[in-house]
Amino acid sequence: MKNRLKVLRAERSWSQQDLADKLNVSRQSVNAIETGKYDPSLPLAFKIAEVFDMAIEAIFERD
Amino acid sequence: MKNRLKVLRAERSWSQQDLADKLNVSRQSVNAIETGKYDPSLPLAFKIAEVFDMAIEAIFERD
DNA sequence: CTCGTATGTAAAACACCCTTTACACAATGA
DNA sequence: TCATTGTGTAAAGGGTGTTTTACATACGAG
Repeated sequence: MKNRLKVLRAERSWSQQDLADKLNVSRQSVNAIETGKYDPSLPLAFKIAEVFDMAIEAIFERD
Repeated sequence: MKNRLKVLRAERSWSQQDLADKLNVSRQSVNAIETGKYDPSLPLAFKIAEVFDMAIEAIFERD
């Protein structure tokens, strides 16, 4: 899976910590997802979509 | 998370095994997801959405 | 130069996802 | 009756997701 997290976050001028706080996860989790270390769980993906006010499919993409 | 898997599958008259085959997972995984034992991973959620030709948000719902 | 902020990474620990194998039960049909 | 199919469940094991703590690097502000 690929994701546009880094770009979307930059567009909003949020730090990884800012986003982590909004998602209630650790900064390391945000970093790991952005750098492709692993994919978020489905509940976390939903929360990410909520925070960015976008559909999951608009943020994540199958590769 | 709640999901409409059982209903969607029934609408298509697929057995859990049929769906598992389409998803390339075990029948137990399908059963566990349907019975709410756990949520699928994000990649599997994408595949489920693909198999049913629906958006993830139309199948899964935050609770 | 120094301080604070942002980012990447690592290890250990724990919970969750998914597998295989296996058993149980209900319903259906030969 | 007997075999088959569909579903639910369980245990054990491997792999993944997330946490905490910690260290390193880069960069801009002062």
